[in-house]
Amino acid sequence: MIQEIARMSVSTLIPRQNLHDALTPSLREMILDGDLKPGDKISERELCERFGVSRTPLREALKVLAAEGLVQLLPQRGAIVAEISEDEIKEVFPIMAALESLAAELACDHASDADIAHVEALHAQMMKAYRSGHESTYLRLNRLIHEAFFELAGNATLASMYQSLLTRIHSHRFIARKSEASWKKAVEEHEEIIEALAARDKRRLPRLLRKHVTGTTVDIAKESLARKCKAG
Amino acid sequence: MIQEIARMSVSTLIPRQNLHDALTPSLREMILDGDLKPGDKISERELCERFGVSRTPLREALKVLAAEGLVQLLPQRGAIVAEISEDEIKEVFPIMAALESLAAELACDHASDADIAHVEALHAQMMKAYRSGHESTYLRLNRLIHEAFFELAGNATLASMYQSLLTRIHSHRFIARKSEASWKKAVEEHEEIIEALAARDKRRLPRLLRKHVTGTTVDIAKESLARKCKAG
DNA sequence: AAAGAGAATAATGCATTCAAAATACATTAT
DNA sequence: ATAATGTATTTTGAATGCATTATTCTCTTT
Repeated sequence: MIQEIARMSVSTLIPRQNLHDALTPSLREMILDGDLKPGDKISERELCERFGVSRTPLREALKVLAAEGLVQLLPQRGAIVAEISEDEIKEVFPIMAALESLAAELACDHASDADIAHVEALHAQMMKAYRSGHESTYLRLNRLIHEAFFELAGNATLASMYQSLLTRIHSHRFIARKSEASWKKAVEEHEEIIEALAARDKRRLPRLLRKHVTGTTVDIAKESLARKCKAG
Repeated sequence: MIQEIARMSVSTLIPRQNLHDALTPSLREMILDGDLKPGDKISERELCERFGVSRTPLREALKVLAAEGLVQLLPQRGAIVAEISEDEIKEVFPIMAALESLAAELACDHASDADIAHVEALHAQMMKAYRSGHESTYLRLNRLIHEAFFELAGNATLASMYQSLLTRIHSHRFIARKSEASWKKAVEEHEEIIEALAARDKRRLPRLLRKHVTGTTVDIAKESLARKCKAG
């Protein structure tokens, strides 16, 4: 009876969540925030104490994160935070470019005028941040704009695949410090992109986005390499 | 000590597998083979008895399959085989087209002459199957050719993403019966595709593949719709 | 002192157990 | 007879316990 009533309106549903479902996002955030670093051994005991749960739900959460590629399960040896190699990163970049390009194309058809105006507003804010040199604000808005294309595309599967890739390479994108030159280039490309979006130019926009994403990611790979050489 | 040695070479690693890791593929196959149909409730008890394991590893396997999108976990109510809606299918198709298009482009750079010859051989076999009307053989070779592009691309991440999408829509592709006209069209497109691959035409090949995949998938969506109307 | 063997300790994998919730069933009241 | 309530059974979620495997520590030997 109560269930019947509850079924009638979503708002009356008591939000019930399993322990492992609650655990998974918490653990994911710990990794994404850097509390746990790539290669770190994940001690079941320690985390159990920290979260105040038994090993069963924790292990289930670890299984889920392993499926996402965020942790690695070594048989009989426990779990470690997954390390992503340079090679894997290099594999991911062209895929992200292809997905964003597709998102842009779909967005041309699917986005409302209001949607486009919203992205233009974000872009304006981003330009302001660029001109005044607020890098962290710039990066945040830049990320929002890229994510906006996926929302505008109206394809939840596509958006979630992008998000999943972004998670996998979390430590390597939107964080890398750009050189002045590459930053300027990226900004100029953004100008063109917004223009093409406003015109709903289905031929030009995907091309621009693909080139843009490929360009920025290549820059990142270069700088990552440079850091490595300097360190070594 | 033994572990130290094992760490030195992958080949010396004793292939030890956890129960849940062994369970996951078995369960996946049960779903893919249709032993368990979309919407079916998955009885933990029944499966435990069938595999002769306790609930713990089984539930871990279910968690993994849920992350893959193959089963759905309903809180406090157990698991069911995930049902994929028409809408979700429609979302997946353009993504597959984009991924295959990218794979084709990468393949132009990465594939050796021998690789290309191998695909050509598969294509020749497929054409033979087409001309003699062996549909199941045709479909199998068709699938192999599509998968080959991903292998030739030399991008493991891309290949696994494609595989994962393929798994999700398993019941809706490479199975759908084609009409004579759409089959003929698909075959003609394949001819062009193999030609462009042989020429390593990086501009033409991706375009052809994208059009081909989009075309066949649209056909499938149409036929699926037709079936539904007929049934309803 | 360094290397290796062996024991002690800890951690993992799985089964079992316990508690809570859902479903099925029977009983009662209208 | 039907609907509603209360009870029993089943099922799920999580904790605990046990056996096996890995790791660490110590002690011996060279």
